[in-house]
Amino acid sequence: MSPAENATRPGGRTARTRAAVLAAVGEELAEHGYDGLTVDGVAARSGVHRTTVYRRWGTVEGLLVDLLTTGADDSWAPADTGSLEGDLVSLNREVRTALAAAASLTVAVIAASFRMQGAADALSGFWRDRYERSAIVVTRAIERGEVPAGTDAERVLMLATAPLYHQLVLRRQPMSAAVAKRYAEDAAAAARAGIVLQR
Amino acid sequence: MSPAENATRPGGRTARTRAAVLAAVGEELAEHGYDGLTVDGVAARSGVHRTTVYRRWGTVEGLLVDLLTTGADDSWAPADTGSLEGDLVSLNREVRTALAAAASLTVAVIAASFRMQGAADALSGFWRDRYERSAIVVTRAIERGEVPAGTDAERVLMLATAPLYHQLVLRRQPMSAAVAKRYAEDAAAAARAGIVLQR
DNA sequence: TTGTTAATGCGACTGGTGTTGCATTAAGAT
DNA sequence: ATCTTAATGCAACACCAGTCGCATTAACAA
Repeated sequence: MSPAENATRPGGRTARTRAAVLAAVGEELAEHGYDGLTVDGVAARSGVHRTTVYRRWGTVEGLLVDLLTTGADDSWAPADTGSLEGDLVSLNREVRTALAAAASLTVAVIAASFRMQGAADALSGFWRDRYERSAIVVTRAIERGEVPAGTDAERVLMLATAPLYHQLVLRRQPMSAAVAKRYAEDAAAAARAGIVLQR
Repeated sequence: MSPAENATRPGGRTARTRAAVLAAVGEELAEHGYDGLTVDGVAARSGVHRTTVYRRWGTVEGLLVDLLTTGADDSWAPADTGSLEGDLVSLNREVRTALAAAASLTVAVIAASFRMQGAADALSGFWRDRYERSAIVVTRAIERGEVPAGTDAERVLMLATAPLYHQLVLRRQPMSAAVAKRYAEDAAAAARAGIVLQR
């Protein structure tokens, strides 16, 4: 980022309060979970005044959105293991780790997205970016001749990852790493069998 | 149900109140969506006093849970079309219809489940029941020799339906009936190819 | 019909979230 | 060093959601 950013006065104090507040959000989230996350709690822990938090972030959801966009890793890319199956297994391992954590930031933002449009948009953008970047694992598999040309990347990724979201986030049931891996293997096998073709 | 139910005094007034309130919930939900659903709004529309609603249902989530469990169809069973693919396509059509509706009760309960344990439990139970009943479509396919013995019913159902939940509920992106159908076809094809075996 | 009491109606109250006007502090320019 | 003003601190306030005690209504039993 450029040192000027785009804020009107991004100097030391503003940056400090912002850092203190966002850090407090992470700590409160880990300690009390999403349900126990309140603006007052964050303000008290950060040492910043209630009013300041309300003025700059508005709501709990605003805090989460800021944390999500700030924490987004611009350099993220799916692992390149040399095979589609390996890549998908690696991807599912990452997704499972993010979702199965006791106080998952991802799950917290998902919960927030049902209440606040801003959180929904941030999450939607996050996923769009991730799935676009992930499409390369299918492209590489096509180039290697591992799967047929015309294999639908989006559908392959969906078959691999969607069960994790459904079971861990919506159904709230545990899923072992082995089962998560198996969904990745299923998606890879289906792609290799020429089942997941575009039309 | 037996006429006695299990309430202490289930007579005319109680039943009327309950019916009026639950009807109001449905109407408010259709009119204002989940975000605009408030206890006061429901009470005003139903003509029942605020306090009564609070006493009997506690919160908005309690109202939704009651509506969900009341509306649950005990006789539900997956369609028997004669083929695994047909059965899964039919299933996905049902799921998509339930999720894509403008003011979907299912989506409302999902949203509520992130706030209230009772809603989460009700939803969890609802899904467990549905997936257990749905497993028969794989059993039938095995009996017909359409798919190998040892095909994992749960995984087949997950591959077919999870993408719908992920895209429609979490990513909040539209999904055409054609795409929903394709995921059902993918799952059926993968099962036929012997990819989705238990281990 | 009469009596009992669960269920409901009613109003006042509490607690917590979010807002507003003004004073104070400190970042950045000169 | 001094000035300007954005950012923050502070206290008082408004506003809902949710609760509580008590009065009233009506379901069920006798």
